[in-house]
Amino acid sequence: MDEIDHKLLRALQRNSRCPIKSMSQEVSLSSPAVSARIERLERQGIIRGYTLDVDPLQLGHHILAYINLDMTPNEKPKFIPFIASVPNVIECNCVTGAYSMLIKVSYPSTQELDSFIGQLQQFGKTETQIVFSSPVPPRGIAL
Amino acid sequence: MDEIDHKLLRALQRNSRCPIKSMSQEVSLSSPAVSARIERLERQGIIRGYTLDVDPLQLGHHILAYINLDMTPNEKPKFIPFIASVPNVIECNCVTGAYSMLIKVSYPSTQELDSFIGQLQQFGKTETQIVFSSPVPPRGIAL
DNA sequence: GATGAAACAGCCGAGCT
DNA sequence: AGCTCGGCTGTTTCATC
Repeated sequence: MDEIDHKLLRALQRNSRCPIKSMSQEVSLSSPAVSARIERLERQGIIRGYTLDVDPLQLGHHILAYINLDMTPNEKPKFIPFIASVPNVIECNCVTGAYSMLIKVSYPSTQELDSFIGQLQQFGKTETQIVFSSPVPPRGIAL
Repeated sequence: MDEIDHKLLRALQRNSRCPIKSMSQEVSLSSPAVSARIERLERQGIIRGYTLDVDPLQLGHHILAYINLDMTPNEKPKFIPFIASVPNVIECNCVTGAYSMLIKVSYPSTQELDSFIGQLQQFGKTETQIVFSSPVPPRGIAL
């Protein structure tokens, strides 16, 4: 992990479809050298995957929300498979504080969101925060 | 936006470096046809970009946290440029509920996180939730 | 949207430092 | 050992139907 690897990660973070050749001239190396570095980063698990940034609104997902869930620890074995199976769940984190879980979801409308929260309440108390706007839209970690 | 577009989006969401040719045989279309569809999705803004999924831990970012911030509306003009300029901020959302902002950050250690929260407190009261684990790791929206 | 040709990028070898 | 340079294969793109 030297400065060149960092540059390659930054380039791929900006545009993961970026051709190897254009990266190679950015870092003043040959294409095979860059190719080998990227394969190494993939093997090491530093690069976990190449993904897509889509506009949820244009796909009919108008509601983005965070749901806090307070749950007793022995509910967890039932909860985890359930939450992982819901496609609208974007993230689910165990967190410190008054609530045990913080869940990020996206739904077409508040109606579907409400129905999901109804299902969640069998596991514990919930508190929902609906997103109005995102001054800093989701982005990658600092490299 | 027909079923074929959805398949292409799903393929790119799994692996955005996926070659056009392999997608074209998945949807039983020619390469130029797939290429044209993807260009259209980019122009329409449905595809916002191609990005990278990296492992924060392997890059030394051990602490992931959500910070709730309670702020009076007239602080906002000062707050937005500040928050956007902090590279460790992964997301910043205006939300409903007791707190006005929900901020996601990643830091090497709790020390740097604490220092950031110190800066935040000039804008209002904060409440921090540190992430222990992610039963559902961040993923794209359902397509 | 499909086909065929041309340009281009990515991959694998050999030779070099 | 790792990098660079070569040729070869496969992919993307453009013009045409």
